[in-house]
Amino acid sequence: MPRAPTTSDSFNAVAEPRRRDILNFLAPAERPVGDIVERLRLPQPSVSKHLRVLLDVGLVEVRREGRQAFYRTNAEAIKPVHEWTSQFERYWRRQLTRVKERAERESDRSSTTTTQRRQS
Amino acid sequence: MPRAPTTSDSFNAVAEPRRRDILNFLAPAERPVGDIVERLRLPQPSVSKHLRVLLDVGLVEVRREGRQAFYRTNAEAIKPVHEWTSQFERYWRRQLTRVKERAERESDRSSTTTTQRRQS
DNA sequence: AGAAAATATGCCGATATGGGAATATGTCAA
DNA sequence: TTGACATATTCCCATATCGGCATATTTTCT
Repeated sequence: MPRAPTTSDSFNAVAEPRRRDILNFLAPAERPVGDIVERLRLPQPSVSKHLRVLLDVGLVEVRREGRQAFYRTNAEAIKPVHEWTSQFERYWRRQLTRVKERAERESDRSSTTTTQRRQS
Repeated sequence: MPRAPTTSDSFNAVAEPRRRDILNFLAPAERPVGDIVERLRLPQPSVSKHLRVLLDVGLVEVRREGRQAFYRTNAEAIKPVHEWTSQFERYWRRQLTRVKERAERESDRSSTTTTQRRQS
């Protein structure tokens, strides 16, 4: 079996850096496709394809008006990813304090050693 | 060009659900491969392959002891994903309050209507 | 009607994937 | 040394990917 389709969930859709760029750009306000093309300097078909993927997983929504399509990011769809990563917050916090403590212990020890050296 | 390799960054590595399961399992404490196999009910080669990917992107670390390999998740490597998603927190918060406000306005209106109906 | 503008879709090729099964590698113990 | 145990690697296959390019679709304007 190949890798899961990019349209299977937010995790897969968001793995592509260009798609993250698009979501960032569309977060503050809706934009027509042309604006994305101009801003990200990507070929228009490429942008349309990425938007299709994002649309399929619900990461963006469209509002069509005349010949333009205004896309906006649906932040809600990013929540699952955020929540999954949040589980690990406590762990990297703990790891950081451990590292910090160790560093402090070591600097204590080395200053003690230095002191001892100075003393001897 | 095909999709970026799963080993290119945490975003890609974490797109695979089994790998997320492994990271969850290994977060509280290090475990030998056999424990993962038993817990997740996956074929051993499959687990080893997933661990290889996770190792390549720094999402896990190993400690070898005899014929066993103890893996633990390196929560730090999940931080980039967490931070990227955090940017959107304000947006889904805003969207939620908007939805809430609209719901309140609508329930106000309907209760008023009801009241009016009762009155008339 | 016909052309231009904005966006979407189709086809191609190169490539990496994850699963399955078999096998390799490394380590301990009798 | 030989065998059992724990883990890693290899090979094969079916499939979805992204990029590039060409083209289709829809809408608006003259």
